[in-house]
Amino acid sequence: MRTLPAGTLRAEHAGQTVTLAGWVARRRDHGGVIFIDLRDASGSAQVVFREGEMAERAHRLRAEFCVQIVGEVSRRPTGNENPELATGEIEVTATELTVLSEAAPLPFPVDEHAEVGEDVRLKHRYLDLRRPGPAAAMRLRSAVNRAARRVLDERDFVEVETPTLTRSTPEGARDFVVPARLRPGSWYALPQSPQLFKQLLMVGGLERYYQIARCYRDEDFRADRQPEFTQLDIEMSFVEQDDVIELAEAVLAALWELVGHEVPRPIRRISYAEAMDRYGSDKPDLRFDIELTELTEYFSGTGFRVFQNPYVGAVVMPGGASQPRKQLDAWQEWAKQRGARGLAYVLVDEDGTVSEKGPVTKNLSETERAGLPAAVGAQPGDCIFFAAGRPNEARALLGAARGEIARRIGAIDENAWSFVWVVDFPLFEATADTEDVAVGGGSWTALHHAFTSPTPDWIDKFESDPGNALAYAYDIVCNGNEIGGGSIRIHRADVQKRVFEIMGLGEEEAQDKFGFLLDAFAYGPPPHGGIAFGWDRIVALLAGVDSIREVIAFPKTGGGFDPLTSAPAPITAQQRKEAGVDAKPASTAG
RNA sequence: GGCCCAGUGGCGCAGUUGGUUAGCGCGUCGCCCUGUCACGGCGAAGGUCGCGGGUUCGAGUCCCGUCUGGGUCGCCA
Repeated sequence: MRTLPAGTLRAEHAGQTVTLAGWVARRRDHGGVIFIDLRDASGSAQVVFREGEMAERAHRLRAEFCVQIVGEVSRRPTGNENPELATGEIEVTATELTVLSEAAPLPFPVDEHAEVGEDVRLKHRYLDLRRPGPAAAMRLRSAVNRAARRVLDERDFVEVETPTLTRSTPEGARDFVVPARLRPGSWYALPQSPQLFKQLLMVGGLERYYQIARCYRDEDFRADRQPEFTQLDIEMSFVEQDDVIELAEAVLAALWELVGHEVPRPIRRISYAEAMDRYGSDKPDLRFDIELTELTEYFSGTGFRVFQNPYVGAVVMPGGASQPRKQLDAWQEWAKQRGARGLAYVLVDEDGTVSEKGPVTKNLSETERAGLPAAVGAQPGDCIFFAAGRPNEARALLGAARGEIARRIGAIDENAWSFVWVVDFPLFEATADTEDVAVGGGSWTALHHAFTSPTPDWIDKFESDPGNALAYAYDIVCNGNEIGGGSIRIHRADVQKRVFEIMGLGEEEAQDKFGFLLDAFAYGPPPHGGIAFGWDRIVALLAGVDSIREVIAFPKTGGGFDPLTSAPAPITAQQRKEAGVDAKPASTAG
């Protein structure tokens, strides 16, 4: 239907007769001469219709008509070249025009310059995808998939598809469920991740597995979330943490190469404890070097009640002392929005001493005031923010403040890429830490998941100090986004049993929840571990867009609604009956 | 689930302390135009101001409720 793509035409094609096919991107009608920008996937080229019947027919063309034209490529008349366009040196003078299909008036302009609301774009996503930005995002995603597959293929990985109709297992999130017509009252669940299956594949001896896997979680949606999303899921046998990390770095390097960035390898690593301590986050953004200072010791003898807490910390806002009162009040609101009582602060005067201004200063002793700027590394004109309370919460607040400070003072280089591995996560989390009310006995829960192995140091003694035991787990963080995470799994039945015990999970209960996996592990499971990458977020980062919706072909809105198909939608009474949605289960389980 | 913001011709937006005829740009339709490239000129059509209630002589504007979308915290690996 065409001899070559319109966007590839160059001066060297001058003199050739070509057939082009594509869409009418723009029409400039001068009466006797009509210009059409013919767009196809490769780009666009200017087609000229002159006089007579050709001009007459071109006059009736409208935006987004699908057309085929035959014409001769020629250099544009001197002075009429357009250096802004790749095809700006040439034009095609049409001798034949076929309208392949007409287009109704558009719901929004298919134009890279037009600002269009997201709802309209998604409702007519097929038109949106004709625009250069969205089209490029789809192509980038394809290239990202291809690059990852190439790396994994070179290393003898096996791409395996795992079920999307499976059994509900107690992972973290709520399951999407699907009624089973042939077993009324029983339901499939859509997998939250292929976690259990990939471990079974290791028992199955595949040794190296990967999958670009769709995952489903029925949670409330946020900017970064879709009810269905994609992971690059990887699992390997006979490996340790360093092996998985090395492979993951090879994958990441191949991906960022697509945008011309060389990922420095090895990527630096910091421990979870250090990340929380210095940055107040388990996914620190290291594009800027603001750090937290712990002041618990410094204020150990303080008379200021607010600072009489298990943890006191501070973060410095360079130049923050010149913020107007209104701005400082806004920080309080900001902190309250995050569930904190507020954000204490003091200002450092130009002479380097702590200012009288602000509600905190008067509560500090002379000694406390005098040593403070040096203790937190504050310069004249800076603002020092404090948080006090339980370590996790206070650090999280300071960590969030750290990010907000960086944004406000413009400390973030938007073109920078900062990768870091966060390692040595705690194996368990005290349930008392997450709840307001402490619960008795067996009050530990897995931070990652129940099959994460303790590190070699802890594997024989984690019971002795569950709160400090370390997990053989790792997260990869890019610019403050957790873009992947994984762990070395437990493959020894005795270790698994001991972990369940600490979590207060009895044998019967464990069998009930994870029976099929534990059964499999009775037959010589290999040591194994893996990682899963948040594919949507990675592609969004590479594409330079804020929302993962931009890199998903047909995304859903916040309410889990698809504006294009209007799913979810009611079903007929007949469908409902057949599906067995209303069947009463014979016995109520779990 | 909490909080914040938005909803006005097809699209993007404006609309003052409540005041009579709801504007602007783009697009659409018609006519004109032989060198434009986000062409230009003239003219025209097109609006239940998200929805429901209330206050008022009078509501796009104020109040209450509700729906939808976006953001954020909770939740979520």
